[in-house]
Amino acid sequence: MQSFQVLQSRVDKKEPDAKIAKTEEETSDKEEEEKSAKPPAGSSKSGWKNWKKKESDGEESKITYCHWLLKSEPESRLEKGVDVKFSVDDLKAQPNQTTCWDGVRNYQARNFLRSMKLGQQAFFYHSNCKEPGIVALVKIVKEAYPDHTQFDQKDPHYDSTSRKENPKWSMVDVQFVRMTKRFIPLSEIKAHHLAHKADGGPLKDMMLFTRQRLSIQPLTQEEFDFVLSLEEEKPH
DNA sequence: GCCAACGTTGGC
DNA sequence: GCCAACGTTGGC
Repeated sequence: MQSFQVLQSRVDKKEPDAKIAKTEEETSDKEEEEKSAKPPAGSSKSGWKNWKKKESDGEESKITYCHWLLKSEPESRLEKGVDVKFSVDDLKAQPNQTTCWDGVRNYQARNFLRSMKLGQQAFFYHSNCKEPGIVALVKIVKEAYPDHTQFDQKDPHYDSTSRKENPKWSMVDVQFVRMTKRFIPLSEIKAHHLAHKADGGPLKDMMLFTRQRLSIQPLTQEEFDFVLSLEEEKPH
């Protein structure tokens, strides 16, 4: 693990989340399950509520997602002196085309990471770059375990408040599956999202737009299928 | 490089 | 617990 470490601190894989974060943090120890399954009662402002709401109304807290979107920055950018670039080509160059998805420092994103199951598929998304969009499919090959970079002082995502006995941050391992048949640009997905907001189509609530800054996002089956179907179409 | 969106922090 | 100031994400 250590070995590909530096290479892979992709930028995107980290972001601290807001309210939720705080609430969860405070809840601290045995909340593991709960965090991923449901928001704490008091977490009013940020994502959880909305997230849950739109998914279903009855048992929203039980929703289980099967597909994901993972953001990664394909262009060089220094963070605390470390280049956080990690493109799909970098992924393909890893041993077994597999990497650990370290550096996530946002509670909501972390909770999604923790709910990922072996074999589930995710879109590999290039963010903060010239052409943002989906470039590949990857799959989860190891479920959540402690992110060692939180204990590494030299890592840009070092967290001095996390203890080894009770690590705050988790990561999963993901493996390259295939490139999408064509690059699916954000602009195109967004155009569908806007159209679907008007006509009730499958992308109307897509988190890429409703939770803009979240680096690890779940997709409903309908969202995943629709986006994947775009690879068969002519680019606009 | 700009800046909108939105998360984080800290004073009170 | 509110909110102003600040920091970060990430599209454009």
